[in-house]
Amino acid sequence: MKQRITLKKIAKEFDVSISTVSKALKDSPEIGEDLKERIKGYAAFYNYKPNSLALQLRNQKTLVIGVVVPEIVHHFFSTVIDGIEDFANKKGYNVMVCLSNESHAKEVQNISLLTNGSVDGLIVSLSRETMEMNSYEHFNRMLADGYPLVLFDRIIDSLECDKVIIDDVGGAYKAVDFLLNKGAKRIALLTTQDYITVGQLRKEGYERALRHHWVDIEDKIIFKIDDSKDLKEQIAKVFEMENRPDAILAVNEIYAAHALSIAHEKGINVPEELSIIGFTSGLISEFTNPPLSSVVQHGFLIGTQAAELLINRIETEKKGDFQTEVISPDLKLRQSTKN
Amino acid sequence: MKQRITLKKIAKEFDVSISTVSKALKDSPEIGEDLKERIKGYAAFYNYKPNSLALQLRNQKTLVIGVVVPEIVHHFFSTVIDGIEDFANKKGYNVMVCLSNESHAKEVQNISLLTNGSVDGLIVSLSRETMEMNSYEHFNRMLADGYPLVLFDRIIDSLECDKVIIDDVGGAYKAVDFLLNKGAKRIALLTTQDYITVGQLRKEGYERALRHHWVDIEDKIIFKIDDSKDLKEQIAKVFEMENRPDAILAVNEIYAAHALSIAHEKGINVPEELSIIGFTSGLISEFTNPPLSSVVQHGFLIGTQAAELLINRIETEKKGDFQTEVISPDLKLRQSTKN
DNA sequence: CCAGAGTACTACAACGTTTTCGTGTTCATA
DNA sequence: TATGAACACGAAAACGTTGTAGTACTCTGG
Repeated sequence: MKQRITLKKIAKEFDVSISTVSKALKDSPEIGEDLKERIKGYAAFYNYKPNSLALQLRNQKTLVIGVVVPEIVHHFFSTVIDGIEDFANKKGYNVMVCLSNESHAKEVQNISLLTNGSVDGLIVSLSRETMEMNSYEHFNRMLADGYPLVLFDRIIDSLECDKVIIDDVGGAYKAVDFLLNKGAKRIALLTTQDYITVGQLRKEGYERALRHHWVDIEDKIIFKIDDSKDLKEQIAKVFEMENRPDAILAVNEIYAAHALSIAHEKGINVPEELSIIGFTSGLISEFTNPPLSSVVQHGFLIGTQAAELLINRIETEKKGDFQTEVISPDLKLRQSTKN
Repeated sequence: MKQRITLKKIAKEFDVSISTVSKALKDSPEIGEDLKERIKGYAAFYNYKPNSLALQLRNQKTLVIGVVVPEIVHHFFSTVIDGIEDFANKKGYNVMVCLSNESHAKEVQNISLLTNGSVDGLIVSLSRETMEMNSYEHFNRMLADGYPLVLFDRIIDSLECDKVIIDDVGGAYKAVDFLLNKGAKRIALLTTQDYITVGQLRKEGYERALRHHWVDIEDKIIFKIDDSKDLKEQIAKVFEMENRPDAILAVNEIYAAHALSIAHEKGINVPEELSIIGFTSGLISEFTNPPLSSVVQHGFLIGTQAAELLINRIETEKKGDFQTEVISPDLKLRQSTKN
């Protein structure tokens, strides 16, 4: 790296002190008009910019917020990041993105790295492994260090920090309620393994809606998909049972799309013989045939809310009195349901 | 922010000098064994971590690489970022992501912000507006400042820096060549406006393949889609012409998916009556019905290559002799073509 | 003619770290 | 009893910036 121009160099050039240059560039009245103009001209010519690191060190703030997410090649997470970036930028902050790749070790490392002074606060969605292991020491450490933290989507209740979550229970409830109202009798649920909270919550909403309609909850039509195994094979089981369900709620878009594609292969008509609703996180639902009705999650909003909560904490330095923002998902009806 | 623990505070605690503490923590032989142990214990207890900013300032390097992309909610770009992050992390670097949102002003601002000392180098894909305006002063400035730059995908040839591009010409050629070999007679092209280089290059490959097969190039079946207007309406024109094309090459997944969905609405059989190939950037192609054959772009690889080129520049401080890595896309055959 | 006020600048500390170059002991050796 | 290692630690500069607290001047008014 070619040495960038600094106050010191400008000072030497004009044979004045560093403070003089600093003040001249800030248009301080303490400095003579002509000297000021000459210094400014010189600085502009050499494209002088105050070194950000020096400022960060001096001001004890970086105007950077760290984001740690399980993955980025994922419509939901990238949408959230988009929202974070948008709000942060408007407030003069930059965003540093780190990926845990669903690994606990990587998450710990990322958080440790970011809380070494390079960010003012963190926005995190937990990795799968972390939730599986139930191991949150790294968060306690950063909180003890005084770093503000905002958790979103995949959160852990016991942590004392602001949170932004989707009303997953409500979203699933809405979907199931809708299906039942449209005449569905037997609704299968494609959900995740137990340790994924969002899966649990959506299951909760599913069950709540069933109870509300006095429909029995049947464990055998609740499928807990294991993401590490073959998805299609597991989902196909829904279609192989006697007394096949007439509707499916899938806790994500991929499961829903697979279900749709299997239905298609088996010549089952959607939505006439089978209704499908997924939780949307991407573009897939729009382009399947028929397009999938789904519960939309407002990722961008989640991002802006998380950023707002974090930046508030950073700027007010307020401790305690933590909030949990709940974003309500909406039902987007397309053609995989009888509307 | 609660004041974090620093060398100075530890020094005061043990009534020794700052240097002593620093050396003790680095296990220097200069320091007595027992003092070393006591200092280390104290530091560990208080979760001491060297302040990154101070180190960055002292060492004149940040171990951060800046990434500026037009958008992040986009499978291709997020995949590239994933690749960048992966490689960078292995080399001990962190990644700062900024979005231009296709705006020239935002791109200029981002680059100016990042080149104030907070990163060691930049990886950029140009915003649409920048390409439209042909305005690259901001890059000249950062290059003059000595910042290494790697451009990917949406590049500009005249800039003196490393580049990573997809062989778009080759990809389009492969696709068209394949279609022609499978018996297609009249292949429409759904491409972008002229100022998008990738659109131009893919068109070039399209035309080259046609010429190679002695097929006439017809301007009226080359559709330059305007992303700011209604896509479906524009794409529907392909189906409204007399002597409808029997194959379509779309320069991205969305155009292809729209074409497929319109074909479906019109009762046109894919692939029997119409073959479609898109350039893939996402998951859509997998879940359409039928799944779309497409030219896959290896975004992850592009990311790792870009990161590798950049980190090499950073660490060797070599100027000049710039490389352009060309990544060859592959044809992924699914069911929208006669295979 | 001198106090006081302005003018135009400089010195220095501070942010947190590393590293080079001391410096003052102690201890063994000639 | 000097000499000089060996040991254990400290002082200070450097990275680049800002802001406070000076410090020389000059000018003005009584």
